[in-house]
Amino acid sequence: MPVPSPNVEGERFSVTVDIAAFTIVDGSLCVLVGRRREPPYKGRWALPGGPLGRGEDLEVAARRYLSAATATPGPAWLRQIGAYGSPRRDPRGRAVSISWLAVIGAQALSAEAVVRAVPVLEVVAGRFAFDHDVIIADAAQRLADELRTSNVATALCPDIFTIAQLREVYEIIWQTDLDPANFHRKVTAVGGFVEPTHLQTAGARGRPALLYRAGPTTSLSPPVPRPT
Amino acid sequence: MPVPSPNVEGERFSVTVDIAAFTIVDGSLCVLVGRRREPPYKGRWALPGGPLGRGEDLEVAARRYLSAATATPGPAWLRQIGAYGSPRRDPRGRAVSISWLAVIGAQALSAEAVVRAVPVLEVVAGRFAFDHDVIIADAAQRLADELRTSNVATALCPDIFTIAQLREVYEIIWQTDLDPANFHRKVTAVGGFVEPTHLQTAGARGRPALLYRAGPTTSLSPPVPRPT
DNA sequence: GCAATAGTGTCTTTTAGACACTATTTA
DNA sequence: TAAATAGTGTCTAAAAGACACTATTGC
Repeated sequence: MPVPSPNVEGERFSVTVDIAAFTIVDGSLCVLVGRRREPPYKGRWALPGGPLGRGEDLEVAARRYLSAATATPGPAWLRQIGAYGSPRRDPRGRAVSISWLAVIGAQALSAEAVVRAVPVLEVVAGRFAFDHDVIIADAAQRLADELRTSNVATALCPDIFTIAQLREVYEIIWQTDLDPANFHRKVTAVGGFVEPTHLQTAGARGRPALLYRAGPTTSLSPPVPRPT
Repeated sequence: MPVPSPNVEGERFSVTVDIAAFTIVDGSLCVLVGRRREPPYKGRWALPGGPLGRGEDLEVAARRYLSAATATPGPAWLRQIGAYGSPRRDPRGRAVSISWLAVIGAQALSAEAVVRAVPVLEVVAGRFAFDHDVIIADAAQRLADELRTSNVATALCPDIFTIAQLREVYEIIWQTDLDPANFHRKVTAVGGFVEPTHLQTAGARGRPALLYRAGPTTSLSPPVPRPT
């Protein structure tokens, strides 16, 4: 049933959501991208995303496109990073992208996923549709910032994980080594960040490690210190 | 000259920019608002803003509406805070607001300004058009965060100012007292944040204070510590 | 002189970081 | 046993904060 054009002043825009979704594969931070199947930018890499549905909320749309891209219904850590609306960003006409930073566990990428995970370090400007290279860079920067003060790192770990696994997430994203002893103390001292289970690892080389699960806290205080 | 509707998929949106512009008046943090002159929400308070011009960049539009509201061409500290696009936020139809945090010196509000500066502490939800009360709350929160790591506070001071004036900006926004001695050391130690002039205050009560001007640094390291 | 404000010195407390040391496993 | 990894203890360095103290003004 067609709806009459609403009576709002000003030019009309196409509005899409685009999601820079990160995951860790083989020790590398990767972003999910797919190939565009139609013009413009046909054949180029592009972020998952697309136009908002009728009456659809921004965040709901972002989750919908992300689920479609990964072919899994699972939840994801999601945060809006900004609106991109430069006048010439879409050759078809005026378009605004509401962009999101998302993070998913590596296991959340099913075999039916229509996107590939490409290492962020291999992302080069100019090979992407629209301004998606800029969005990826901004999102990666934001992700590194979020590690300090939010629980985003646990979203990149399995459901239960060791402190060493959590530390590896920080090390990969910050591209630096962290002291295992000090890191252990910091993260276990933040109330509600990680919760100990009564399980341990087994079969690995050294002393078995206690397994933890993500706690209820979304905002870390004090923050996890980032080396300079 | 009318332009044909561009060939982009999806529903068409009204896209506006809205600016939560803060200034300090009589020791209170205030936000600039005007009364709406037409429906919807006629007579309610609303943020400065409006539809993007043809081919106009988001930030350019934000600066244009801000200048129009304050009736001064002066520069302002500006940062995008996010996109608001809930399906029912505009009764006329689907609309997205790209919202900005702005900060201006109190002297930048000329007599011809079409907006009033209302203290943020007097802002109550439900008396504003659209979701502008939410935008104001988010912007105020963001402003408090920005004080730690950006040079935004100098934008709320006169061109030349004392460290005590700068401290008052922090105290007003953080709603807490800061130790004058420690604050002085912190801010003068951040390279490029404030630059000493060779001028001093005179005529006031105590010992004359050195006057400073804003330096070139936009990102403070180390950050100004915020008391818990 | 006194009260007020600017700015420096200095001590204490807290936090970050380096690294020794113990614990517990596999090979 | 040695090598590896988990986790604790402890010392050092840096940062934050409290507050004494000096400097310079108006009254």
